[in-house]
Amino acid sequence: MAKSIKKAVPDRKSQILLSASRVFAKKGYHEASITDIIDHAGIARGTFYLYFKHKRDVFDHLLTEFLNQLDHIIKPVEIHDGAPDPLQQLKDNITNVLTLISTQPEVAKILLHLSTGLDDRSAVTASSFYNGILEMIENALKTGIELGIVRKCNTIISSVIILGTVKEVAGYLITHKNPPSIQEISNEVIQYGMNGILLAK
Amino acid sequence: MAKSIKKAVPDRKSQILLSASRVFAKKGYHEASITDIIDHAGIARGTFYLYFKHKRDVFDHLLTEFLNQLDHIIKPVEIHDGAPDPLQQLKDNITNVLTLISTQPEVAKILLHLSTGLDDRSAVTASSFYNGILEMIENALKTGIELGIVRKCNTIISSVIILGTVKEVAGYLITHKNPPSIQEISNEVIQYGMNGILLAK
Amino acid sequence: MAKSIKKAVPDRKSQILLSASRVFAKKGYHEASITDIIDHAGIARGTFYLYFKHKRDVFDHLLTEFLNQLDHIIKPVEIHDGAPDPLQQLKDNITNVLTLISTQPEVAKILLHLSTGLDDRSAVTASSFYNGILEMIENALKTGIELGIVRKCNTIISSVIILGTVKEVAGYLITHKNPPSIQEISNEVIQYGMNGILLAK
Amino acid sequence: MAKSIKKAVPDRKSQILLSASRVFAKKGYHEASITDIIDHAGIARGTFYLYFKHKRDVFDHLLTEFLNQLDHIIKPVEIHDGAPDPLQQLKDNITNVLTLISTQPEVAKILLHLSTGLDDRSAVTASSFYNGILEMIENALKTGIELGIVRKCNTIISSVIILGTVKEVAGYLITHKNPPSIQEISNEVIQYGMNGILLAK
DNA sequence: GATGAATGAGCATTCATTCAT
DNA sequence: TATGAATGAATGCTCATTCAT
Repeated sequence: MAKSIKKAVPDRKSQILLSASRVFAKKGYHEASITDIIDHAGIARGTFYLYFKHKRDVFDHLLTEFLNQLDHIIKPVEIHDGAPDPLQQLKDNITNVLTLISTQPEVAKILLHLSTGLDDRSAVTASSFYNGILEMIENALKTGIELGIVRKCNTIISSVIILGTVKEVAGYLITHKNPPSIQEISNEVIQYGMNGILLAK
Repeated sequence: MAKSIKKAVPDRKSQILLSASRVFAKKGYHEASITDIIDHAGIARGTFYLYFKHKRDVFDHLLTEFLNQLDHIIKPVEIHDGAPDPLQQLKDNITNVLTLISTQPEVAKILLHLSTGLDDRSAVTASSFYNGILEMIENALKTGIELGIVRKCNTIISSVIILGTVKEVAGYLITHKNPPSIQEISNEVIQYGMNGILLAK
Repeated sequence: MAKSIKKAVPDRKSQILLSASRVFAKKGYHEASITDIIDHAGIARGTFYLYFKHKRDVFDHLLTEFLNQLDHIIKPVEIHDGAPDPLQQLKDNITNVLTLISTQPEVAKILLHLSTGLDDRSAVTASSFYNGILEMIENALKTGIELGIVRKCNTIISSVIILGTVKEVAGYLITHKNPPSIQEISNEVIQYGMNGILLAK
Repeated sequence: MAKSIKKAVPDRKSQILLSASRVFAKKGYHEASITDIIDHAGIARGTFYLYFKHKRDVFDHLLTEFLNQLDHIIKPVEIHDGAPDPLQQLKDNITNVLTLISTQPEVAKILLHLSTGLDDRSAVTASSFYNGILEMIENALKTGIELGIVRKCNTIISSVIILGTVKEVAGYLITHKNPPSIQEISNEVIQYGMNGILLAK
């Protein structure tokens, strides 16, 4: 079983990406300097540029990689015969997303901090990602309404509410020392989605 | 009644603050340069530093001013005898917040884009504001539960959900060209809070 | 009569241009650093960029300004009735060019060092200048042949010879400590043009 | 008789020199990067430094090698009894130089582009070469004057003129697509040297 | 107060050179 | 020999901040 272990990080590129995610998560894109990143990675200045063309390049790498993972993990709710309980599918999505996020809190932080609506290339990337999610949610809601499992509602606003719910809950999960368990959080989100919180008049 | 209106903007300081809010909202804090701000305000470089010590200074000004307004507008739900319907108080809060936000979309954008969790003075300011809000919501939930008007729930997570709901909905309101009316949005948020969206058993 | 004199240099821009010409003449474009220039000018780094957009910018400024001066000083030989002796016109041109060059030896050096034929913006600028000169000379030669005052010859090659003659003589003038007088040089060039140097068999 | 030809290029060192000459001729010394050269040569980065100490090293190699060739090819005009016609010797020199130049246009370009007068080691090398040539020409002129085959003239300036003539004509030869033949050029240069071009008295 | 020329610390990026394999 | 990943000094340029007028 040889001289394997060596480092937790497999190669230089990953090493830089890891360091960059830490630094970006701590200081934000603009306040993070190349010096910060290479110091954290313990490499020379030139080495950084051996693997990435620009500062922006690492950032985009980090972002798109994470967005791709999210994309793969989020499954549109299926309703055909024999499909699992839609509620469970929903809950699975939430759990999976929160799990992925808690695995890579730094990159998640970067994504959540991205200012949608700014004149900024990365912001646009994130924005279009969120729009895609919104669309997916809205479609699910529409289908749900047709099938009678979702109450009639303004599907746009409701999608926004759901997105906000998950984003904030995710942010809470990664910025707090001892957050509730992902199970607990998912349950609560689902509960909220099923019953709201108000016990009605 | 004095020398009256003169300008839409009362004084230099406000003039700069206004310009800064526009510029920050468009480009974000880091991408916005002093040059951008003074060009927009039509003043000289030195004049800017006559009214603000740093670039950060204007930003903080903008932020705390807005946070104060929000603080004043958000009223803890009162439940004593003769108090208005709690549901209505809740709805009023939401409506008022959204209205304030839509009145000052630029500063609102700045606040919403603030990256909670960064090593950043303004971020900390915003963070503590949000924490205050969270606390307020949590207390309301607890009281509500005692009074039997709120379903038993994890009050922390639920507070986070509610905060996320309002933040995302606010973000949607100020970044879209033809958003739904504030009434409509508030209603939907309340509906969601009362019934959730899922009809499931 | 007042605090006039102050500096030999009228304004900042000229001051920078002067320093730049010295530095470029000494080290060449690439070896000259912004630091060299601002040190020579005794100004701060930022000040340089207040007056010029790029390093290249100063260089181009220097070059085109000088080329313009040359352009104005070189007069096509006129042959109509009542025009001065063509030979004298020719001599005047040479004298004027050499005089201008000796007045601004640094910029002249820059121009003469420019590598015509390189993939380089400034080189192209200089190249097209020289081509213009070549054309002018060739036209003069053709007219001269028609009028019988120039011996039949390959006008292209002869133009190149004349250009080379003046360039080399100019280079000699500015790189030597105690060069012959401009008068002497011009005379010799004219003599060479009239009789060559060989006394033929 | 051995393993013979193999490649057009005999060994690694020549291979690098060839590539370097191409690259330097196209981009100039400073704009040419080691990367350009090794890419062109199809070798690894480290290999380059196996054969040359510095970037400058290749350049100097190229330069001195070419200067040596020129040195060997240019023969001082001999005037002793039984020596060939001096005019023919002169013409042979010019023809030979132009031929050598047209054989190795890249290196020739490099030499011609060298900025005599710069704080630059190669420039100094070239400069001293040109000075040697100038001296040789001047001596020839002096002897010629003594022998009555050269008109009395300022031998320094005339040498400079002759050098400029050949340099410019050489530059023309290698930078133009369809230049006149070397014969034609040589003839014209000689004609110019014998008669000038002006017919006037 | 108001101005805008001047400042210089700070940053991203390049590239010749080295060296372990 | 040959390789190419790694290095880090050097450079051009930006921009928040100052200050003499």
